[in-house]
Amino acid sequence: MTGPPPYRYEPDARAAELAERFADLPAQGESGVTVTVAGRMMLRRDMGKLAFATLRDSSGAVQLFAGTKWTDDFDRFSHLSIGDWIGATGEVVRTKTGELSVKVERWVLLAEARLSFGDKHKGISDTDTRYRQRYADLWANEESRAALLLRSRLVSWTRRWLEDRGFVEVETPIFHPVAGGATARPFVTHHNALDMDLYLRIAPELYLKRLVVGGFERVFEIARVFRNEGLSTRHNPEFTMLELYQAYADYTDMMEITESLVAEAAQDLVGTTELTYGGRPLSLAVPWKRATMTSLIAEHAHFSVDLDTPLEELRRRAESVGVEAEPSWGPGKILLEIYEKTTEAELWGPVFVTDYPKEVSPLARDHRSRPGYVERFEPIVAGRELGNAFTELIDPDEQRSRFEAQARHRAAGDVEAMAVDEDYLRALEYGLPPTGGLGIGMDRLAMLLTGAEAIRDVIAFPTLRPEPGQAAYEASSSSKSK
RNA sequence: GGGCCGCUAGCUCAUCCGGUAGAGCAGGGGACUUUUAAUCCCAAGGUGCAGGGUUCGAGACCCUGGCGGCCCA
Repeated sequence: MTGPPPYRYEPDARAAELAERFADLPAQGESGVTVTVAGRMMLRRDMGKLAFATLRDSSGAVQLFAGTKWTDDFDRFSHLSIGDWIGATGEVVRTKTGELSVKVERWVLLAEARLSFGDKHKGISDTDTRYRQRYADLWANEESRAALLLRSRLVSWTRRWLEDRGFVEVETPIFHPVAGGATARPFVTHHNALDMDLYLRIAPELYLKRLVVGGFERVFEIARVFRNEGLSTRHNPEFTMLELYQAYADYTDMMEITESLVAEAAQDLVGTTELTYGGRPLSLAVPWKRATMTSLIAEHAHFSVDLDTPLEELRRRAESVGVEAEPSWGPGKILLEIYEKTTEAELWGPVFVTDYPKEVSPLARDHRSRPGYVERFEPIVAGRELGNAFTELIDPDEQRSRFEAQARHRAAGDVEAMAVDEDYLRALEYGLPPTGGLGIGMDRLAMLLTGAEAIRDVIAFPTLRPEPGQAAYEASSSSKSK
């Protein structure tokens, strides 16, 4: 080092722009144009009195071409480490072998890479290291960069798409005094001044519907939600849900929104609705198949059950497919478990699984023609639920009795059951118009579009157990006070 | 929670039947005026996840624990 790095630097070109702008420059051509580029040096080929380096910035890569005759401080340039950030100024040329290059006249070290970015061509492949040291993974592995970039584009694309359709983006609380809107275990935290426990939201649903009561006829939130459950290829305890609500709409409108949003996102972001996922073709083209849960069970489990099936037979059927029905389960819960066990994972192409039992759907409105069922669907893609939607339950009395049924499950030990949310009931008393609501798992959608098989691949910093030696909260706060 | 697999140099991996640890890349030194994972030469680099056991001798075999992956619940 000949001194500290500069406080600011002003590159005037990026790698991808150069490639485009000088596409016609012939081999050994000199453009006469001087540019300044900056980025990380990813490879170096050292030839004695010449040196070539691959400089990568956020747009792509360009070669740097240095030589004793024209490059300042050549000896130090030819000893840069892989991973060092540098800025370089020089003429844009194309070498004898046809590589577009910046012929370095002046250059500056912007930051030193003291740690290695891994094997030059194999990168870092240890999954644990990749997730823990994402900053290194992103440089070492192209797919990591591509996946996070596509996720970013998906989120902003979704925002635009919804705004173009009259939806208003809102932000609702993350701290909930009552965790509701989904069946899941919440994380608990504590507010000292109020001396009360608060829950990190498991869904924004109940607040978004309050906003519909308040007159926001079309709202959405791209909401980070938190569920206190295990980690898996498909689950991260914090993840991102798109939820939207549309007044005067029902669940069939939500199906149309779902299929067109997903198909258009694929078309615009990947360039096609015909994807490959896990080695299997997957067509997201509209329209998507629609089928009731009970008809799908009949198709995949090879027996017919529904809510009229005698409870004893339902239990026998459940047992025959390996579901251990608990005594507290009613027919609706047993039906759902049979569906999840025998059918869900078998559904590949997109399909709207419709008409869920009321017992397991405390926020959805009674089906207009099938007693015991509600107007609800889950879009299933590649054997996984991509979302959840219903014609919203708007009747405050019915909602109260649904909540009370949930509270009974809770009292019986179901830690995922909902609690009674009195303020939400009060909001319904003011009148929620007929409304369709939809939730889509943005992480799962990003997985489909990127082909990622692990949710961690589309989350920049997935939840991990802390490394040994990384100070825990208490340890670090006590060491600060020393 | 259960089953299987893995943990060896900064990274990617070897080490066959138990005999005292190797290579490529990175990093260091050197050669080289058109390279593309440049090439070539030299030197350095290890608490073999941790602890216990078996053995004359353990990275390897056995047990316990930790961490990770995959599958299942």
